[in-house]
Amino acid sequence: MDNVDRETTQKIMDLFSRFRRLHRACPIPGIKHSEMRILFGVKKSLKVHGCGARISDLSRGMRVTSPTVTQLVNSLESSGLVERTTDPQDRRSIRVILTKKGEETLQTAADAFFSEFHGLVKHLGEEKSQQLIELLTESFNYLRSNTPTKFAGETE
Amino acid sequence: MDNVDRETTQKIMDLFSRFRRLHRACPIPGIKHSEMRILFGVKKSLKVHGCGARISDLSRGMRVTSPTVTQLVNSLESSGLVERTTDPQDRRSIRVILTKKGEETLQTAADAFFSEFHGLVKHLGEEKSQQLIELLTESFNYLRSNTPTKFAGETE
DNA sequence: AAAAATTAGGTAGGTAACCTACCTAATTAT
DNA sequence: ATAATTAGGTAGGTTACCTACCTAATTTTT
Repeated sequence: MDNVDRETTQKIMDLFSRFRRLHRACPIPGIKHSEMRILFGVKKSLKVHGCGARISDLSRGMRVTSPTVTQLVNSLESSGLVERTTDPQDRRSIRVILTKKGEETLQTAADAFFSEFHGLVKHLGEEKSQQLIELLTESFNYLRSNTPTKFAGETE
Repeated sequence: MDNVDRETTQKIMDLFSRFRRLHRACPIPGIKHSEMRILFGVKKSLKVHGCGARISDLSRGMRVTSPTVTQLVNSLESSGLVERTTDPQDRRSIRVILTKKGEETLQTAADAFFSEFHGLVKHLGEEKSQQLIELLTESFNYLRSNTPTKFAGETE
């Protein structure tokens, strides 16, 4: 391993480590980032399948375990942002839907989120943004398949 | 905002979200990732300044608060990986140094860590690795300066 | 030199975002 | 009918942080 290699590796390690800790944003006061992800998931289900999301759907989509989803849905439910409805087809399942307040909150947060990242895309420009997408995807795939690193909820 | 833009932004958001959750590796059983970072910091201080690291040095270097460092150093101390020594120049300060066991543990973990990322660098190749470094750095700088997002321990 | 301010580190207790182990109710397969 | 599977929930734990507040040592100000 030559020195250029060593330095490059060191820099990549450093950047990954910093990016890992880049979050902790609260797009909207009173709502957590992980809850936002649930809201996004429910909305997507509503849009794509025309019905609420099951706990297991959200679990798969977010790559977290179902107890984690249960807790987040509980929290969103007590904030009045989502509702649990029963699935007439399968009484074991529940369908999580957005309340009116949930819809509104999601809209606001999505806009804020989006504009932040859209700012980045504009800043980098189309070409660099595409490059970044490709490089991150490639890195992600490599790390997923070639290291003993445990990935969050890697079950598929 | 056109559709290409929208799609690009969506992808970047997604990738960032996934990368944020890409960690949770325990390089060495019995030692946590955050503790490893302390070990790295102490080693660096020993190498660069020839003396142990102060709590405040580690806090600045890791971009976390000093109580966080205190706890991690406590944990490492009770595992026998580091030791607190008093600074004769300033009796308020302590100097954290590595024990023999700490040196060994660090070496093993550093190798494991390094080879994981070195694998990525080899996989991507020198050119793409450099590109990734540049793009991540640029993105990081942008996000740091242009969003209300709270960054971990951003105090400098 | 005495009082005030600052700095280094520590303690107590909290939070977000996860997890595992285990449980019940409903459905499906044998 | 019984067994297995699936959906969701409960209880309790972990990691990686944080804020508020405290004491002891050092500096600065008067």
